[in-house]
Amino acid sequence: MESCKLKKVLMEKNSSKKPALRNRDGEEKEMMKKSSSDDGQDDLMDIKEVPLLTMTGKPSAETDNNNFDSSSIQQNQEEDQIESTKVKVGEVREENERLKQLLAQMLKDYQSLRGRFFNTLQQADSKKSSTTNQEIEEPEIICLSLGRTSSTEMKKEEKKNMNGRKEDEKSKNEGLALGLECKFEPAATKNRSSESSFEEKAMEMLPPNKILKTESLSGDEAVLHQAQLKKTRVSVRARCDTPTLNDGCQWRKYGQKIAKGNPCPRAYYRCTVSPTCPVRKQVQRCVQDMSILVTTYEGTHDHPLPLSATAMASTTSAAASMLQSQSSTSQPGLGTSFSIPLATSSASNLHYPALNFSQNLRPYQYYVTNPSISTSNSHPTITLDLTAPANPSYFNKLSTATRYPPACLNFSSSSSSTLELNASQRNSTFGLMNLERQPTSQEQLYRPHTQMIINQTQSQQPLPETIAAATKAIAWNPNFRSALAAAITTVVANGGGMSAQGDSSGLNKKWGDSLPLSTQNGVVCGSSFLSQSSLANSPQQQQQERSLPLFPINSLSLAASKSASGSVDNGNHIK
DNA sequence: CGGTTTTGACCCGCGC
DNA sequence: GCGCGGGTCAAAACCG
Repeated sequence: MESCKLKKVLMEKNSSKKPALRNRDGEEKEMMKKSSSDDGQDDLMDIKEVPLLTMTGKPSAETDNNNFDSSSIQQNQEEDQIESTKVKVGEVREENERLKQLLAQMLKDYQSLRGRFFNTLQQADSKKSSTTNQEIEEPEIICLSLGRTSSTEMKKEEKKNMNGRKEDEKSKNEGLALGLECKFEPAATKNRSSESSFEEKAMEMLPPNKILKTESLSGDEAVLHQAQLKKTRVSVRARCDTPTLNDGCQWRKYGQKIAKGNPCPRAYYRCTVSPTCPVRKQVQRCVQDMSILVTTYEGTHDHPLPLSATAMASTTSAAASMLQSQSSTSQPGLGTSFSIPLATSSASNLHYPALNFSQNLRPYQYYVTNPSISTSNSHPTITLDLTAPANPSYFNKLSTATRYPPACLNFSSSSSSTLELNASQRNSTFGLMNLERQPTSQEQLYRPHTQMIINQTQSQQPLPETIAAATKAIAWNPNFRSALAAAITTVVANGGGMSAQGDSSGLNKKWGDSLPLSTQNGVVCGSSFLSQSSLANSPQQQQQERSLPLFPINSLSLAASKSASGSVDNGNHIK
């Protein structure tokens, strides 16, 4: 904080000029340590004491030992210092006011977005309750839901099932009482693994009391839902030189396999933020282009996500929600697929820009390019492609790369119904989720907390036509809009959450300990608002990126080092 | 020494 | 029933 710096300057002045005040300076430093994690207001309060000390703490002995002239000169100098200090304090005060205004604006925006989102949920709820048909065909309904009945219930389930991880995960599956309103296919009734849908993430971070409850579902329905949810996957294609994408989460590799049709090994990771987290991810190089890394997420985190991880979570959540909503309109048993070109990206050599929080705080953009969705197999998968611009030539490439026919935008079952976008929509940027607005200088400083932080390119600016096209496209697809609202809500909650916990030490706690997240009104918030404190304490954690950054300015650039956040094989297998 | 990675073995679903 | 392939397990190796 700037105020902290100012405080240091003031204290240095005091300590050098007035030895008698050193003890008090020590107290001030202690106070500064304590308040380092507090918000700027507290800092400002501390600063207010500084000039008082300067004025009142002047030792009289100094003037007694000097003649009148030197004493008056020194007095003038000190008065000048006092004046300058007052000016600085005034500036800090003004800055504080600006921050307060910014805070208020962010709160207002957050409340507004949250209100909209919950209205959407309530509408979905009312529509669902108004129909006894299990197959909800209303595409407006975005059925985001929790994967657990509650955290306490989950813990009870876990306690009841301590006989190994399998048992544990099974119990959690059984605890799934909330599901997405979609029916993928009859095969979904299989009681298989424990993964639930990734699109539940958005709801994870919502206030529990606001969560749309689906208790009306019968037990069979719940089982059916969870069986469906666990199969939903979100695949992210991005050019990445590093073994894995740094998505802000902690992953542990548990397996590697050579998949058929791809000489590159597929690495299997599981989330280690929480020991019981069922989330898996698969990482594999694209066979056509080794520079492209395909990361597939599956499951729902059963723990609060660090701010840095919510970006990816929100991205995949929104995308998966779109998949879910589209799947809900399709007939069970019929494979569905559609592909949507999203934001135009000129990125040529991305290093997973989606999570590259640039240090210079450029406008953060949320680009999701060229997603394709396929539910033709047992794992409904949406692919978010961050590797190429949404142009016709790209579609040809994607078509061969994904084996899904993305060349036409259709929400089609494999047998019949087809809904296509027109050419202009197809070639336009569809899902640009650009939360950018022209920032003030202060907003630039704190933008990571206020905006979705997916940056496609380091310097890319959204084209006006891109924004317009995205707006049109979002308007066209209310499902995606709703899903996006969830993502935005999440991000705003994270960024706008007024929690000033700022306990960076929590970052370094092992999983199972409390994460550096705070909850306010049930909303999981990224803590340390306005905090830029360093994050990792131990060198090992720094090196392995175990610390989950509260404030991702210096923490989310892609690490080329072998890290717990995901190294595949360091080139031994990945060429 | 504790946590992570590696890697062969194993399990399970699916198609034939 | 059998084989294939995807996914997971778990012991050993590795690393800080």
